[in-house]
Amino acid sequence: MDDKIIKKSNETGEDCKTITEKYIDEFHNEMDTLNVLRPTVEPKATEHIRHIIDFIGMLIDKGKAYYVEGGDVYFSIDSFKDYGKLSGRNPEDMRAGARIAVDTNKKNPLDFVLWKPAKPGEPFWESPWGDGRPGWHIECSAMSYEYLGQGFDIHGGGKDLIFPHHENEIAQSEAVFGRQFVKYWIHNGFVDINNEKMSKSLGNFTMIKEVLETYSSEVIRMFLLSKHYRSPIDYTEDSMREVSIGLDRIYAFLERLEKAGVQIDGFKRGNLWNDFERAMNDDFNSARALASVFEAVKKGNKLLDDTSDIPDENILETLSFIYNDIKAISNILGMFLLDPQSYFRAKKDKGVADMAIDPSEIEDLILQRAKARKNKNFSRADEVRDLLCAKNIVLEDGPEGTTWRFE
RNA sequence: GGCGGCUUGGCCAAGGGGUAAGGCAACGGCCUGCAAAGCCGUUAUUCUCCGGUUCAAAUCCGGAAGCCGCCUCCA
Repeated sequence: MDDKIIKKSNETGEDCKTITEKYIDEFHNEMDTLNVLRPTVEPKATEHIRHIIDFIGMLIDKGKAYYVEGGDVYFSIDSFKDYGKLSGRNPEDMRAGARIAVDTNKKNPLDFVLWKPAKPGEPFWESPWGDGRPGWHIECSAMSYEYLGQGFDIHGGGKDLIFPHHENEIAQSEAVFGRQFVKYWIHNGFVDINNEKMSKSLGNFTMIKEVLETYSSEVIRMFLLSKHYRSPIDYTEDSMREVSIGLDRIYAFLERLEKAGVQIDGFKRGNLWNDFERAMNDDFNSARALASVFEAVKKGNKLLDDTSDIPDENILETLSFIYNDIKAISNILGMFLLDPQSYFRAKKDKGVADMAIDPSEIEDLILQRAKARKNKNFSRADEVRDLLCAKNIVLEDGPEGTTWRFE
C-alpha cells in the first residue's frame, strides 16, 4: 500500500504483491545471513484489511475519527488529549510551524488519514467509506490488537518513526481502548555513512549485501553492538576492520581454549555471565557487554600464559566457566557461534579466493622457510616471510610448527 | 521557526553526583634467531566551551558553539 510500491507496479507492470514478495524474500535472506531469528508472526497489512476497517469503525463510533465527503476518514487529534506525549510535541506549536498547504477538509491540520479513497489506477479494497486503502499508521494499531491485544510490552522501531508514526499509533489504540498502548519504546539510532543518515528503507538492505562481500555477518553484528542502540553509528571501513580484528582475537582465544583441553559444561555460569547480564539488563548496553567479553578473554589468556597452556585442574575449571559463558553469550548476541577452526578456515578460504592465491604455494614457501631456519639461514627465512607479508599473509611460529593467516 | 539527540585519550566507545570500562593504534618490556600471537606496563588530573549548585560534577542547572535527526496522504 506504499505509494512507492504502487508507482513501481505501474512502471514495471508487475503487480504489487509480486514486488513486495520479492523484497520480503530479500529481507528474509539477509536477516537469515545476519543470524537474525525469524519472528513468530509477520502480519501483512494487505491481509488484514478486515481488521483495519473494523478498527477504523471503532474509532468513528467513539467519536475519535470522522468521515469527510470524498472518501477520506481522518483521526481527530483534538479528541485525544494526550496527543504528542511520546514525541514531546505540542499540537499548538506544530500547527504554527506547518510547512505544507493544509487540507481544508481536516478539522485540525494535524489530523491524519485512516482511510483514503482510491485514485484511478491504484489498488483498492471495499469499505463502508468507499473503495480505497488504509492510511499509514492504522495497520499497526489494528494488527497489534489482533495478535497482541489492547496493549503490549515492547515496541521497537527507528528513531525517525517517533513522530508521526508511533505517536499516531498511540493515539489510535489508546483512543479506542482507553489504556496504555505500549510499556517500553525501543527506538534505535541510524547507521550513518560519513555521519549522514543512510538512504531510507530498501536502500539499506542493498547495503547489507555489499558489506557481506567483505565482512562476515558476525563482524556486522559486532559492529552494530559496539555502540548503544539508541545512538547513531557511523559506518566506515576503518571501524569495520577494527571490529573484525577484535573478533579474530576472541576466536583465537576460543581456539586456544580448545587446544588446551578446556571443556564446555553448559550449565555452569561464571563471572563473565554476571557482568554480561548486568550490562544487557541495563537498557541493552551491548557495548559494555562486549567489553566484559574482552575482559574475560584477557583474563583467560593470562591464565593460559601463566600455565604455558597446560592448565591444572583448578585453572581448567576457571577457564571452562569462561568458555561456558562465552557460549551462552554467543547464543544471545548471535556471535562467536562458529567453532574456531571453521571460523579461521572460512576466513582463510575467503582470503584465498579474494586474492587469487594458491594455498599450496604458501605451504611450499613455509616449507622453504622452515628449511632455511633449520640451517640458520635467517635472511632467507625473513625474505620468505616478507614475501608473504606483502600478500597480507602473516606467519606465526608455534610449538607445533608454523601457521599462517590473512591479516 | 518548533521538538529531540549528540560532543569523553590519536581513532572507536562505555560511564550519567564520589574521583575516567573496553576495543583499535602507538611506544617500552617478557617471549622469539628475528617476528607474529599472547601477557605486563605507558598513553585523558581530565570528559566542546563559559558560568552556577555541591564537601564532591564528565555526570545536575543555566548559557554558548559545532554536528545530527524529526516536524508530509513518506510504511
